[in-house]
Amino acid sequence: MSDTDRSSLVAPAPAEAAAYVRDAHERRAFCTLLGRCHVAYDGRTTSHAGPADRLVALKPDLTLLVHAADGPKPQNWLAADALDVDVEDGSLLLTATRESPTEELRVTFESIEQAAAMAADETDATVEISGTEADLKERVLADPALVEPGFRALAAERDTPAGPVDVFGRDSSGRAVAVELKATRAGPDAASQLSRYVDALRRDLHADADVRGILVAPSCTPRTRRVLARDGHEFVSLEP
Amino acid sequence: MSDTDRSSLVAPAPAEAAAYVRDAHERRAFCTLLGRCHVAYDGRTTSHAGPADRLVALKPDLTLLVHAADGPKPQNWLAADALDVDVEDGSLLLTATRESPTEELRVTFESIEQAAAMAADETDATVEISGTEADLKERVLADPALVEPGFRALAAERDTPAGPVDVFGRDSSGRAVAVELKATRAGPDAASQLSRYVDALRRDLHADADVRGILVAPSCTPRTRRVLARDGHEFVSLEP
DNA sequence: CGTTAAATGTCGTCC
DNA sequence: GGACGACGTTTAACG
Repeated sequence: MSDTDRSSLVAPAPAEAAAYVRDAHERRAFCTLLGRCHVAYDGRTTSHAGPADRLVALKPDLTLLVHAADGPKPQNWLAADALDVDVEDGSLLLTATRESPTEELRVTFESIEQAAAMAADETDATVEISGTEADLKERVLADPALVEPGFRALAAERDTPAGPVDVFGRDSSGRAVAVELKATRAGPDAASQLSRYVDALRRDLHADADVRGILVAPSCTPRTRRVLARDGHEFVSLEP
Repeated sequence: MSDTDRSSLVAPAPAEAAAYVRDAHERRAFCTLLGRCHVAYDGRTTSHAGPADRLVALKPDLTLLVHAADGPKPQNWLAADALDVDVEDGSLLLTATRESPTEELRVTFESIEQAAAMAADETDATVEISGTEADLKERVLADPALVEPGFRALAAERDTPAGPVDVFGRDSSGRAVAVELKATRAGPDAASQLSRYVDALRRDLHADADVRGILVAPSCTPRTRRVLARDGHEFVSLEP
């Protein structure tokens, strides 16, 4: 890596910044720009944001992110498959594009305070996560009595015409049970999902088969309770 | 702003970087760090990611973002309400914390290639977006015949015990109609939502009132079609 | 502060 | 490549 590569730029001229970003792009490096810019997006929706100080980040995979001062979400972003770096009317202009869906993100800088870049290594640093719905499923399969005494888990991801049921089993009296799992507080969608699965199982297992539905989650909202009650299903509180 | 404030750092020592980040934090500036680090999160779940080259960004509102080389989403993030900047065992350590919910994000740098910062102005640069569900609603209210000839829109966001119906109206023969809008391709949840509203309206308007349900979206998935058919509802294709 | 529904959601997985 | 459901979803609107 040359000395130039290792340097960042302070208050660069647009042409200098353009060369820097192009170089970063070619090296598949991270690149950050801090400065005043305005932003236009056109694709799934259309948006425009006026001039303000922002953080613009270009990632090795051509993801372009535009962050304003507030909030964890970027104001605009694009997982692009092409990037143009130009100087227009004396301003640095980044144009990121993507096909399928057709999208375009344009960032125009009025001024640039800082530019930095770093070539990324090839290390695959996957994130290990625990405490998810998959963990809750493992818990239930390992100890089905957590759902209710006498419950036997017979299958995970059991297929139905309405989609896979998280856990399928039978209660102590032999009745079929569909279990829908949520790792976080459950909303009405979870209850609707459970109803679809139970209906499908009733048809699948044979006419008027007796199928119970149980929603398992740390908690659920009141409206979810009402949907469950309306459809004759139950709720069991369980942490992942 | 002093000369030091305007400078970025190239390959700084941990203590130097720590002072730089603390200063940025105090000035409520954007700050970016490019370097090799590992990351640990504990809160809603627990996660850990081993050493790799990453982009770490600190925003004026104390949002901490950790980006790996791929993908538009940060690998880890935290909308923090406190940040500690320390040097431990010769490494820069950022510890962002939040209460309610209790969360912690720790970033430990093995090496730092670049650090940059920029104080943010106070400009409130809101993003103007069009092509959303709100736009689709305006379209339907302005020209209800887009839903079907003779349709009259009587209310937007009409309240029901199951929540507000996007558009409520009557068809050419006077039958009540609930319209559920989606700006993008609709999935099964949209059909379930519609069913809940129609059921609530039937009870609300009087026993066995005749209420039609129409899902309006650019398109919908096959399973969504089946849910609509099962519940006797309809689909109308319309762009926002 | 809790609940609810939208989102340029994004991401993995399976077909 | 589409469909489907999870996600540390985040965010805005409303009571």
